[in-house]
Amino acid sequence: MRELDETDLEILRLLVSDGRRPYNEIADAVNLSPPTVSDRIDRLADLGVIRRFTVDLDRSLLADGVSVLVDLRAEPGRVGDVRAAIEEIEGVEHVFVTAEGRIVFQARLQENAIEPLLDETIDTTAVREYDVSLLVDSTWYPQPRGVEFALECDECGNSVTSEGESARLGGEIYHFCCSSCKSQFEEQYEELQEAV
Amino acid sequence: MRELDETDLEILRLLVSDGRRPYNEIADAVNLSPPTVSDRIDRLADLGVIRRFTVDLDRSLLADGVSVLVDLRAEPGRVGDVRAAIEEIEGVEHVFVTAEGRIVFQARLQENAIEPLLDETIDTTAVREYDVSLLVDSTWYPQPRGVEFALECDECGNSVTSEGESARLGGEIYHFCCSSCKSQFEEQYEELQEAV
DNA sequence: CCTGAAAAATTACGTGA
DNA sequence: TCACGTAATTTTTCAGG
Repeated sequence: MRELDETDLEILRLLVSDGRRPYNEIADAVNLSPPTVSDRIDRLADLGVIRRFTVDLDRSLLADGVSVLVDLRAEPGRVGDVRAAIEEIEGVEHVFVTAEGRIVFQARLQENAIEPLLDETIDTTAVREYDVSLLVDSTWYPQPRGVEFALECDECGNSVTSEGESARLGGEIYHFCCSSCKSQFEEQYEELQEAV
Repeated sequence: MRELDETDLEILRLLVSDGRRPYNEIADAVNLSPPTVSDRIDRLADLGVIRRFTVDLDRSLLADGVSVLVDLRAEPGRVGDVRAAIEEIEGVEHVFVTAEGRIVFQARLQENAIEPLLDETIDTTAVREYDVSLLVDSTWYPQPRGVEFALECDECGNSVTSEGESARLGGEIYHFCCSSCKSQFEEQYEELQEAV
């Protein structure tokens, strides 16, 4: 494995602006061959930097309920629970969790059913207060602009360099600075699984 | 032109979950031939329902500053100005505008430069109050779930049916219920352009 | 990471419902 | 207008170095 370089970021930018851009076009832009571009994209996907290829839809053209922004403050220690409950709600598109335990999410819901739905889905004892606002517009600007790449070893916390390794355990991708951290992590993971 | 049907929505769902899914696979799923799927996707793009093919990135892996959620309340009548200023800020990823003129946006910024940047970029007389929160997590759930299709004529406001027409003016796509609305709109658009 | 060949996917186009 | 089949073209993947 290697750290990401400027070429990877350029590939990401090109894919963000057009996720179906042919590899030979990308290859020309970054002075690589198409197979190499393919390899890099695979690696970016393995690393988890690319979560998925997708389409950006104009949902206002799909009469899909109204778009609302919900702002709520979870009780200390209950943020995870509330967040999980929110994820279960059909129509939720974006969820933001702040460092202070505030959760803001955007969803497309049936207008008359918003409050009952929230009351029903979310444990009210875990939420201090909440506020629902009707949205008139929402836009997404997906251009990545940063340059650096920062990965921390999931075992020891050191930064992951070119000697690092990755592993996929239970659907999640983990990164390690070295093979011993990786094997130690995998061992602990297995023990944990057996205990469950 | 035709209204969207359930097949189109199924195609959209498949593309959302994988934007590079081969058309023959989609074709199998919806019982059409690959060329027909291609035609439908082109039409969805022309209509503006598909804004773009793109990739969903895990930005936390790109050391790209910290992610913040900014919540601000614009002075009445200044929402458009403030919103336009926000769009100019590098690192802004999501912008939400509520019916009451509140603007919430998520951005990835350099930690020490947030307040000065905002003060500098946004006309402070147009903003009543604002609040910046550090984000620990943000997730996007792009599944479209609605069924209906709702388009309003950009000239008269009536709903657009199968007899409708579209036009692309200055990079924007407009929809019309009939050809007379379309030509009237185009006429006005040209006059406006000449005046500028 | 490259080249060159094979495989696969996409698009173009003519035809029919 | 919408969909399809076939063929041509483009894109992606695979081997080997």
